[in-house]
Amino acid sequence: MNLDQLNKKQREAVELIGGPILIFAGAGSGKTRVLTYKIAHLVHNVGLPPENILAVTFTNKAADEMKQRVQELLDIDISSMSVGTFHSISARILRREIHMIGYNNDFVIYDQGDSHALVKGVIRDMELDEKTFVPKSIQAHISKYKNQMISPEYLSKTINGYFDEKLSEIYTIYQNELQANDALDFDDLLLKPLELFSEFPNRLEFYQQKYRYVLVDEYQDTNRPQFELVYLLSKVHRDVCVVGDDDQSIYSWRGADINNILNFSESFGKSSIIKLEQNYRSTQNILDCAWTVVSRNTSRSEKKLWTDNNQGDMLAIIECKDERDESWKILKIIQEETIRKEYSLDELVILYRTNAQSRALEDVLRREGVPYQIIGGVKFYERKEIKDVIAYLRLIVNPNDGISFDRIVNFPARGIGKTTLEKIHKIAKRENSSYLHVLENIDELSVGKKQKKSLLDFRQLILKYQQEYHKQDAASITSDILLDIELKNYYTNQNTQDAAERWTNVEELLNSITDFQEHREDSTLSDFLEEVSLLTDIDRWNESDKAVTLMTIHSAKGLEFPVVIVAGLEEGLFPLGASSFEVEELEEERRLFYVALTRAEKKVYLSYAQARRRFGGPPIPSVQSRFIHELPKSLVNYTYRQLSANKEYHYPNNQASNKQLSPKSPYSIGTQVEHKLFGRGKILAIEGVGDSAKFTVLFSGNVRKKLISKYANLIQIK
DNA sequence: CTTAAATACTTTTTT
DNA sequence: AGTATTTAAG
Repeated sequence: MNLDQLNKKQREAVELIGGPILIFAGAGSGKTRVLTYKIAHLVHNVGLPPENILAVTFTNKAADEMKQRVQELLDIDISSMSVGTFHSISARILRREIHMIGYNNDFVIYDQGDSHALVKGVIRDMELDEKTFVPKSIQAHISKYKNQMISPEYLSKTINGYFDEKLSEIYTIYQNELQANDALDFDDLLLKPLELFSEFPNRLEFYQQKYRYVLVDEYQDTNRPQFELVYLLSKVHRDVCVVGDDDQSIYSWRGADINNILNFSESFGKSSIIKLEQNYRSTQNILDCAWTVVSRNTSRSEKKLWTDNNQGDMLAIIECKDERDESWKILKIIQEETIRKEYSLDELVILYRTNAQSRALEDVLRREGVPYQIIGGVKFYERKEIKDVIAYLRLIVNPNDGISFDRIVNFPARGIGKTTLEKIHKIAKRENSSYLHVLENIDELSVGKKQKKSLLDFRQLILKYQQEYHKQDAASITSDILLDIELKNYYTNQNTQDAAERWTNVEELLNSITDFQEHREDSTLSDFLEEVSLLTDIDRWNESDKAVTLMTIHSAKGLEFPVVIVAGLEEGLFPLGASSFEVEELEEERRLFYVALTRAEKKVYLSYAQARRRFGGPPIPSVQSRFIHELPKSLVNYTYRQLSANKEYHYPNNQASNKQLSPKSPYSIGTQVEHKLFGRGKILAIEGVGDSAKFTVLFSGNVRKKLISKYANLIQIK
């Protein structure tokens, strides 16, 4: 295999085998390349079978890409190799093994929302004051304990005062409920394998032998359970290679411990350390700026990236009046970079600290017809209508899933209200059975005649599919259910734009199920449900779409773009809130800024507003972020575009520029179209691009509809 | 029990 | 401003 494409250090990192290896890989130093070559080297030159390699990445998308790149380097099939996130690898292990520790192998995965609902239910059952025991905050506490591997039993021994006592009680019950529901939350996904390994050492041995070589990417962002997993799996053979950069550690709020990387040698014993410090991504200026800022941090291992790339442009600072003005100026930059200069839309990214910032930007981009893609915020699979349908599927696969039961027992409305539901809960608790099971002895339930019938029908419906779902494929089951519950009618009868959109989303879900089936042979309904729970927005991101990307800096980790625009560089927003007061938190914000800058290959724009609205209130004056002041003055252009804000506000709705920006689409704002159902209309707005683009169309009779390009089948009228 | 209207709450960041 | 949750009316 040809290793000529690597520099000396990279090559060393690839060829070094034996014993623990820590690779400090600075931003843009080619760590993905090193990892892929190392895996290929292990298979091709060392002769290690692919099924004996475990590679852990930060996102599913990164996993897919890595697997694909390795495959391109080799001529043998590597599909048996385990590549994935900690969560997906763990889920895969547990699907086979979790019955050993008292769960059903068909367990469901509860996302944040589900687990929130469960916590809330527990607090209600205990009749605690929801002002003192705020479900969200309790949930955060529990998650934190889990990340620190503090069990309910252990916590109950260390309590101190009323709040702690109740908190510990909630935690205990929450955990019991999860088990009763055959459900795991995200944290459990990491903890349960550890539990399994400690109770059944032979299972650990099995995986230690299976995963002969362990590689971990983004190691600086691993938490305690993740560390334990890596440690246990590689304890015997000690063939483990981790890659990371302490300067890019940005997940401590999720329990990630920067000491995992800083103390690697102490934990894993005698190990080799390699530093990759040549950057291939950014210009000298960007690198110098990034380094100047991050080197203010005290807790970091000293290193400095260098590059052969040229000096490049200075960083540009954009001063704006408020967030609206900011959006217009950013739009202006986008148009300059795409129309006059050499960049295409997909080479630009707008980064921000909080998802909420996307709204103002989105408004302007949509109005001006600039194709864009937003990553994050309300995710597709977290939409109400999607979760509702998925709850049906979940309950069919796992009848013990109480959260899903509660969600759909009265959706669409069947006449089952709060009181009826409470009765079911009570009996389930008394008999220690699932909600669905309670319906078997319906006579014990003192409910009205109408309720009784609905409940029996509901039970019958779920039962029917429980028997069916092994025989049929996921897509046809789903569409059958939709017919059975008459969901389409439910939405169309509402006759609102909102409901119509919800139905299109449901159709899109059906589509993605079909997609999933086609891509994965022999996949079951439960496989799909697992995929859905672990999928993130970034995994759905199509980077080749000709559109500007908008996302948080956290989501941008590991990505690169020729032009990066960072919005909202104001004290209190970035660095966010009170982070400015605690040294450790401020340092994490600074690392986040470092990550933002080092995403850029050629150009960086930094914008801030002099006033910003929060929660739709009045604009509140704000000041430039300290991070701007921390940049070296000589490398920054402060005077860039000091245009009067007023002029920028009245940006003409220029159709010529729309055309240029999205040459592929025959549709632009103002296009006359015809729809087979709604008749003639005119496009008012376009969101997104390609098949998934959404058109807002004004039809005759002042009827406004929001349609997805793929399904709308609009005909252009000349 | 259902629907509509009123009110409360949201903004860290995500697997 | 937008969404979720609670309350009041039917």
